[in-house]
Amino acid sequence: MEDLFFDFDAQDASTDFAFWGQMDPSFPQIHSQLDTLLFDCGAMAGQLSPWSSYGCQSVFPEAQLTFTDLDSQSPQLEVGAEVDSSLLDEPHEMTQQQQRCLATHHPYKVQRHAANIRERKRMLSINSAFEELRCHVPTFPYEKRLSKIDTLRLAIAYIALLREILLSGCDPKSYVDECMKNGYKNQTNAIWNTSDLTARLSWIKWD
DNA sequence: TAGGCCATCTGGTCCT
DNA sequence: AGGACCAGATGGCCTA
Repeated sequence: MEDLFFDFDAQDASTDFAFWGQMDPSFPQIHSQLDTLLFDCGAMAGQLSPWSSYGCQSVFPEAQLTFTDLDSQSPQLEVGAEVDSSLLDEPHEMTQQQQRCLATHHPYKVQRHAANIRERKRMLSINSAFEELRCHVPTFPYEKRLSKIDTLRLAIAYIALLREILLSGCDPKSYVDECMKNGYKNQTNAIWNTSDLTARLSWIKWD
């Protein structure tokens, strides 16, 4: 029974089989950029970007604005409307006049902006989950980064195939070989047809 | 240049 | 009431 299991995570670095989380050289940079963008409030001391919480100069160098600059910027913005609510927790970062302006004149906008930040954080957590999922679905070494929808569809097909292998009781490698030769019997997913999947699995060095 | 993908903003709805 | 979740709108970036 034990030999029914094949652990993709156990593939060593020498394998041609690759997972995106392991092969995408830009991922750590992107991730750290996002971290910086969302959480490095210290970088915004006295300055605000049009996207408020985006205080990272390296990403939006042109977007560094003073508080009062916001008044004359994007038509969507009114003064104080895009101020990171976290700043309200740090009175030393803003003048009392600025705080009053926020709290008194635009309570809705402050609330709305706080909601925007929460939403961005929520989307970030979803995206990090997608990155994690990308690490666990089979991809070709030369394949470009999977989109979210493709990641989901491939994961579904992958799970279905693994389930079939388990239920079949066959040796995983021979099962995949059989699928390559004769096509996968359970074509449950028309979009990620599982011959794509088995082709990916065939990249695994089994021995 | 069109289409795909993505991040962000936004308002609505649901839940605690 | 406030936060989480969701879906629509929008605009930017990239690629064929």
